[in-house]
Amino acid sequence: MARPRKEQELDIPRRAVEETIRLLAQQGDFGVPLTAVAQAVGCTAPALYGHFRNKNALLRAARDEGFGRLYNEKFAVFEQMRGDPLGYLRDGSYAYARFALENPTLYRLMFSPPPKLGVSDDPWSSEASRQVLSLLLTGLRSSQEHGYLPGADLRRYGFMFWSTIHGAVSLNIQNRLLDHAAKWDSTQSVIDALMEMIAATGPAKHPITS
Amino acid sequence: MARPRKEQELDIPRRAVEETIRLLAQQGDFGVPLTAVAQAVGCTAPALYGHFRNKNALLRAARDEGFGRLYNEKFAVFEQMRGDPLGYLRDGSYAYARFALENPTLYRLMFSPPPKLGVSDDPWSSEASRQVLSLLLTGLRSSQEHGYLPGADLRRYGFMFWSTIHGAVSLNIQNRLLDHAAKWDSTQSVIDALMEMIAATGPAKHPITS
DNA sequence: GCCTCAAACTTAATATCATTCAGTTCTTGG
DNA sequence: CCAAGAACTGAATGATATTAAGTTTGAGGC
Repeated sequence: MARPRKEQELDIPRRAVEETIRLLAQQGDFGVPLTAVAQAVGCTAPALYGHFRNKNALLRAARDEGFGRLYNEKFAVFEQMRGDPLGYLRDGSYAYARFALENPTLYRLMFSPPPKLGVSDDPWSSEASRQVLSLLLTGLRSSQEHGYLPGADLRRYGFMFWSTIHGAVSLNIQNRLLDHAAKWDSTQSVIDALMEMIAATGPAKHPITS
Repeated sequence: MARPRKEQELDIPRRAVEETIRLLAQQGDFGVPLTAVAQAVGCTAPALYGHFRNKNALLRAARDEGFGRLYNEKFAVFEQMRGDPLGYLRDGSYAYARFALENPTLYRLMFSPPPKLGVSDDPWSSEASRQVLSLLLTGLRSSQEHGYLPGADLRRYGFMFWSTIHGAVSLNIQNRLLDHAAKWDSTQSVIDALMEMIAATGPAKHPITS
């Protein structure tokens, strides 16, 4: 047997990415053998080379798919929250954190990839993550229009905001001593604290210092 | 030739860790071949197995050494800054960020290690990083005694503080489009913003909102 | 000083992958 | 029905981690 019949066509590119993400999660490590991916897809390892230059290209594709999924989740929240910028910042951050905590290995692939992959990864200019960031910036800009963060440099605040959440999520993912719920609580508490700080800059309701 | 003469003893454990860290930096990747480490040390790959159970154990040792070096740098700042808690928090953070940006691959090994390594990595309870964190907490506690962060839960603030800096450093390390100076500026600006926020909670000098 | 043994290595040997090569079988345009 | 290329497969290659087996050296007992 060599070339498959038309009935049994597999759409290898899509399935390979899908199975790679699944195996990444299952093994908790980037070192997923190509053979394993191929077997999960239902072909042999060399067949993958017809669709991806090499293993790094497959991992890059999985990474891009990860950014796509993250964007979709954040975008869904964004649409639900029109008119409530602070609500969007909060729930969008929750969605981000949930994605990261539920897909820890994929998240690591997205944000701490081995340089070998050859991704450039400027959060401000890269193809994949640009859209995710732009949602955050839109939320911040909208918040500013509602009177929060008066006069703040949004680019700067955006980076800091993202840094805090990314940092919290990364440290929690890393911490094997915590179970899923504890990681979530810890991350959520960071997001809540961040939101309180932003809320405090707005149309005076709460004082910032206790 | 089999066992080396006494004159040419090598202290393989120490040198292996040292060379591993050097090769990690040089290759920018965890995938340093054991053969390369062995060659740099001046022995053969199997010889390393007399001192480390396997490659992961060697990487763990390099990681621990990394935490040791980071602690030393932060501790030096700590001693210079006795009596100036906010100054320590600022310069200690600078030292942390400088370490991370100057040793990006080692930093990634410390904070985003492949789960294969078998490290547990609770920043709050792990052997290696505990001391680094305790310096931060001491700085925060001391700041509180000087009137800053009144009534704040330090454990909580400590985690948030660390998350922000770790996040900023991680994102900047990742960003290949920035040169070293730009990464440093970006990180420093996050640290400065953080310090301003803490300063604003103290013996009223600056208002927090602009 | 000599002998034995464990220590500390070395050189082969093995296993696991990624990647490349050389076919083999469908499909499709003529 | 035929030719050519597409899409795979199975075997071959090469890099590494790890284990096995063999060799030399240093130290303690005599």
